[in-house]
Amino acid sequence: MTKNEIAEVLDQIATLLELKGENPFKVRAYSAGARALEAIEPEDLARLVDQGELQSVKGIGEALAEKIATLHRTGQLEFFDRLKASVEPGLVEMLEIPGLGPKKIRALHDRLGISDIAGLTAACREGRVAALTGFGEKSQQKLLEGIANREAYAQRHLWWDAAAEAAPILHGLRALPQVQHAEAAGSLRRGLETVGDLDFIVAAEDVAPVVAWFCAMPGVKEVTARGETKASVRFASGLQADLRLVPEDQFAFALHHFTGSKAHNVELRHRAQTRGLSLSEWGLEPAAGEGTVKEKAEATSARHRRRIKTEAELFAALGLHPIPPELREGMGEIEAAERGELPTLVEESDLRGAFHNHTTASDGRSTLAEMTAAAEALGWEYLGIADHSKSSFQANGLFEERLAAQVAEIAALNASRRFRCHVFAGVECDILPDGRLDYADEVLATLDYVVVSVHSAFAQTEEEMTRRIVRAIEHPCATMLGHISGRLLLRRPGYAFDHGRVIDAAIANGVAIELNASPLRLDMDWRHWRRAAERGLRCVINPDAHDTASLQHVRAGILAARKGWLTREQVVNTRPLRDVMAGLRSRG
DNA sequence: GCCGTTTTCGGCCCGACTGTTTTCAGTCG
Repeated sequence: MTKNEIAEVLDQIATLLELKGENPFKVRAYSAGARALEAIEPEDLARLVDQGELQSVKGIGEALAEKIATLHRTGQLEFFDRLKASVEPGLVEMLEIPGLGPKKIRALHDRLGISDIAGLTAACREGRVAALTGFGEKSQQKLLEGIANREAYAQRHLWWDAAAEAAPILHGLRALPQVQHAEAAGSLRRGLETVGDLDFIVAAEDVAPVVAWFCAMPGVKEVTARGETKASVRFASGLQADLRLVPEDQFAFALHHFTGSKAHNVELRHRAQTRGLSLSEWGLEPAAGEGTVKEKAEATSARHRRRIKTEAELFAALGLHPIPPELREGMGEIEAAERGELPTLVEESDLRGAFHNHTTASDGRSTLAEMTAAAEALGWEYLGIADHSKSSFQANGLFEERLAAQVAEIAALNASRRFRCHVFAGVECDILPDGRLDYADEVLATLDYVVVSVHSAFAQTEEEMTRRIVRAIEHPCATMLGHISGRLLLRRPGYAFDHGRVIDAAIANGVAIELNASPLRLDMDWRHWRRAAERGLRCVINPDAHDTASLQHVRAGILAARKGWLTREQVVNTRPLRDVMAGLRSRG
């Protein structure tokens, strides 16, 4: 096992011990051990294990050293397996309900025999939870709300997760000899932040083998429909996937139709109608007129079908420039396509770096060198490190001395020329509840840039929160605003604040706003970007990476930026290193 | 379970908020 896989096991052990009511300091020791493990260089792990020197790492003692060594060598740990078997899985799931922690879950389990969410729901409905000491009417109500939200949210999936499930399916479909074309459609293709189900459009001559393959994919839990033109399956994750089979000459129409959005399709059909045409998932045909010359209509239809092989040709037949899937939300894209005013959208290959990334110095899971190597492997010219500031205790935020040490470490790394990728020294500085920043000005002045973010006091009024963020933006050291709303997709809405006033302040002060590309955030929301950028707001697409793998989250950020009509010019981190170096200091 | 110019036992990172209490426990970031 790799060090981060082992760290994951240690974290799971901590969660399970917590649920069992173990000594909280023992629990913390496992979590701390996981963090300590992540902070070492991967090549050092093998050496430390082989030479029996794991205990030289602070936070790893005799017991953890043995477990880590076992996991590293065998990938197995009997202690972990036994522990896992001894805790009902429903209890772990209950941790996802807001307001429920290990203590309360234990109380519910020990005193009411509740071992999963279904049992909890029943107990709440019967009023048994409110009767428990430590709980009350209000808690009971909140639990029911939390469960209901969870169920409502569970019907959708993060784009990132859906994309990960879709990729091998699409790959598999395309590899089938019967398949002429295959494409994923729906909100996944439009790059929406959450996805309801997966849609695959396939053109094939011989459909039976395709359907058979689709229904027999690994991970399929249930086949809910199986026919000649359509099949539906459900995976263990709850995600549903639909397969639609069409003849090759209908492929472009079906792909467009099932990509949507509904609003876009309605508008486009309307446009077709005004031109005497009828657009559907089957084709583009002359509108059914007064029963005149049916043959002529059919001939025209056949001609259209022959001619239209791609979506671009479909748009052209309606007098439009091609509209990228991300823009098809019925938000003015058809008018823009008519006038030839669609933007040239930013692309993943335009990115040359990113600024909001963490390391093991705070709550990241990869070291500075690992992160830099990963950025370089992505072809980036620069990587910004912005670990948490001191007020984020929970995230191991950096006090001034540790921040200074990190600045020095980054300077040394750059000077060593070990990587071509340049590292910028920044910080993700907490915006304190009154809008002050978490470090003194002279500390902030030692950095290349400062990301300012809200991590506390989410319950402030809209006015308080707006004033707080604006004050932070007006600070002369602020370079960019992190995850503007604090939302977590499918988990919790953002805090209340006035987007307009914050955007105005950012423009006025030359501060960029982040498009946090974490698939769980995608914040600021794409719906705000078009107008804000037109007014001069600059965007930074930041992965908020806590390990090397999540640097790739910029992919989700690029999609969100494209949905926000952003061009390369409007995104700061498409600029080359030289420009960025000059720009960071002068705010722009 | 880890750690030690508090050193082999007895501590172990903070502070706000909420809902439960009648002085605090649990959760969250």
